[in-house]
Amino acid sequence: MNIGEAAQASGVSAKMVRYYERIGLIRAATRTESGYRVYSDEDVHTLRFIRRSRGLGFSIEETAELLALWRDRERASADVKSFALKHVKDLEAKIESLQSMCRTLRHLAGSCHGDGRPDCPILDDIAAFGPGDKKEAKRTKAVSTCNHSH
Amino acid sequence: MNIGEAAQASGVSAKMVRYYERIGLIRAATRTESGYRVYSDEDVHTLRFIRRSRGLGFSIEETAELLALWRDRERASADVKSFALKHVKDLEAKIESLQSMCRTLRHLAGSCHGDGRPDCPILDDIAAFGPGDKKEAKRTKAVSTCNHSH
DNA sequence: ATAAAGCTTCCCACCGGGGGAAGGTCAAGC
DNA sequence: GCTTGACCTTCCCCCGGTGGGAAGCTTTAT
Repeated sequence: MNIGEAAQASGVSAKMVRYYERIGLIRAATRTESGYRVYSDEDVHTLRFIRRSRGLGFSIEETAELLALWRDRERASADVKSFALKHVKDLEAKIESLQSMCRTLRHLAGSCHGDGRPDCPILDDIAAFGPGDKKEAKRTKAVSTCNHSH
Repeated sequence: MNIGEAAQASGVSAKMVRYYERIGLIRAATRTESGYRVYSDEDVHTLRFIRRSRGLGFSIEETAELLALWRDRERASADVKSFALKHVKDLEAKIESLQSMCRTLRHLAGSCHGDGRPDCPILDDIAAFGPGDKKEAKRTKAVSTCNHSH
């Protein structure tokens, strides 16, 4: 099977298959005499594994670890489980971060008239000195330093 | 004010300030005779605006649009509001995508013993034939359907 | 005067890819 | 046979954002 077929069968683009080979995520494919890469069903299976892993949000490096676990018939399922749960925690952290942005924006949008007038609490807030700005003190200092002779 | 001070005052690294100038997000700073960039309080304010916008998940391009809206005293607040709400929708889509991954992984982890035995439904699922396989594409739809149906 | 800190530009790296050029190979149709 | 088009190869550049660092100049402090 050529790379195009393997790509279609696995759902991974040919470009990415070459990339995965180049970075060592998959082993170098055997070649025909003319240099074409040749793939087996097992290779396709691996590519599909990678695609699924990526689809679950695992990084390439994490995917490599998952692949190693997958190939290791001696691994303890506890290892896999803890690996998965660690990733769940990472995902939850990202989700919470995005939700925080979302909450803020929804709140701001809620307090914006949304009419033809230019008055806008959204921009006012973004432009405001936030209370979470640790640099506030230093800023004020820098400002006064800058305003006067420096 | 030099770039280092402006960076500290705005919370944007000096590196990023130069980058923002280079890509045209901020206008080129005036220079001293020796070539040092010089920033005013207004510049710092702009940098802080950018930092806040980025912190709310707006891309640099979106941030440029927000900056334009901010500077346009004639804009309608409705424009800002719809812009913000569009971004909220983008964020929600990302959140939903991550939550889908999370649900799947939690479900898989829940069905994994997590003991010393190698048997692991997590890896089994990732290795399963899913969508992307064209030949034998009628296997465990049950598992992924379970993820989907929540 | 000298050393340190800060500034400048320039290049490289990261992740996960996409686009495309230049050139070789294969299979089908005439 | 020969042409054509699809496919393959390597190679390089691009993206978003950010960090690191080298080489060299300027400013400041001692």
